[in-house]
Amino acid sequence: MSTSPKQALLKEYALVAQALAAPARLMLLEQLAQTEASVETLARKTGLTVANASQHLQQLRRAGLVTSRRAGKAVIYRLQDARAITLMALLNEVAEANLAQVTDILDGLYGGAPAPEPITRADLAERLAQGAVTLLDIRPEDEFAAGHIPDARNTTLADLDRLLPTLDPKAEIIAYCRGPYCIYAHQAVALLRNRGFNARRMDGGLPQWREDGREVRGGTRA
Amino acid sequence: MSTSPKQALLKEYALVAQALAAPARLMLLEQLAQTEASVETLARKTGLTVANASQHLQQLRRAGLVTSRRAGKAVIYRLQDARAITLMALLNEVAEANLAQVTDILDGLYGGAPAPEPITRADLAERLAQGAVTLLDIRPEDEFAAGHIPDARNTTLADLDRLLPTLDPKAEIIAYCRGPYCIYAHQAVALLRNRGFNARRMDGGLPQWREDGREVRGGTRA
DNA sequence: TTATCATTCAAGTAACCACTTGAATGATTA
DNA sequence: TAATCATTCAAGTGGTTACTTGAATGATAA
Repeated sequence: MSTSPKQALLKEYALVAQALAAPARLMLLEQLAQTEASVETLARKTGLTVANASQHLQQLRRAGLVTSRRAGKAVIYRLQDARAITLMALLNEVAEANLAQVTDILDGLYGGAPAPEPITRADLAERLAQGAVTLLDIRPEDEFAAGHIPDARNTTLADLDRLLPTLDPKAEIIAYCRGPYCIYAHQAVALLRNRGFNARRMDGGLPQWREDGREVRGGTRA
Repeated sequence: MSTSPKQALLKEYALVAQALAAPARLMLLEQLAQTEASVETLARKTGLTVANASQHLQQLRRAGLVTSRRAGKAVIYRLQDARAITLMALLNEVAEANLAQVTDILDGLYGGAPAPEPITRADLAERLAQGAVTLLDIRPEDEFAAGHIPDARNTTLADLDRLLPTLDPKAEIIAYCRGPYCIYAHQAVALLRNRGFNARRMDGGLPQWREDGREVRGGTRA
């Protein structure tokens, strides 16, 4: 060991950052922020091969961000440190604030118009208490089942069209999804606005809502 | 462009994380968190070659974390996004909480004894208001001059021995330095405790103190 | 205008990383 | 005990990254 303690420490801190420095691992973390899951499930949801997902998950474990346990024949991974959610949200903030490419891509989701300002979670909570808002959870059914904001209606993007006739055209519609990296809510809002609805996105996603300490319904999160 | 918007976004977020994923860049950010500086100054302080430092700084700029301006013949780099400081502190927290190697290294600084708990910045501020504490700033003189906590005395590790006779043996001594990656304060506390003083470290460093919105004396930070 | 000098660029090398493929592991369950 | 099967390991490949060296840039200052 010829390295100084300072260098050794920096290398460890860099290791944590490195865990967040690959799109594949960010996808995995985003999934794990919804709910714990087996390697196979995670691989299917992220589109990675099982072996590749396994390797990335091990890297996340080495960085202290996730843990795993065995359940039957499967190995279940889950977030080990809630700060991972905060870190991801911060990365998103920095990127949105400073990288022109990011705003370009986001605007692109709205057909070139600037992305509308999201509603803060605090404001949404207040509106919900008043019953003055329609809330849509734009995630796959299983993630909704694993936990969602009370009073949210679940729909996927593909099914959203079918839902439109049942929506009150006067009420404001708020959409949310997996978190700051997820574009489902953006796409849903774009579609709804095209159809003349008054729609906005919630800032962050379910993991951030949970992280705030707000009420979550359904699912289990031991 | 054959990539989906989702993938493109993830790549951008990963770019920000990647900026934090190399020890050399963490050193540069730590320096920049003290005060803006020229490429040459940063290279000297971090021990990198000028060309190498320049390349790393450009990478940090691409990630939106720093900006630069020209001043005379020199190019001055500075933090662009204060969230960089938060990100670094979070990386440190995650690493300390989850990586055994990190606690090992930190304990090593105290000769194997577990590292003493630091005092929170809020507690320190209270103590300072009561005048019930001696505060040491363990950083090079120029960084002290660029900004420090009011009532702090500046000393380097090498000069600390000479300072000992002037310290009140009954007062509690608090040491701080550049931030969570800096080991000067650890080393100072270890030395002081060895000499029988009642010494602790402040949690975080000057950048975190400043980030709290607390008073900083000296220097200029436009 | 010209000389100076901090910074940046460009090219090269060694080390590292992501992903694939196919085999090995090892706990479960029949 | 033996068969099953999700996960992990190991080896290989292409692409990327960190760092070095030496030259080019371009704004300043004489």
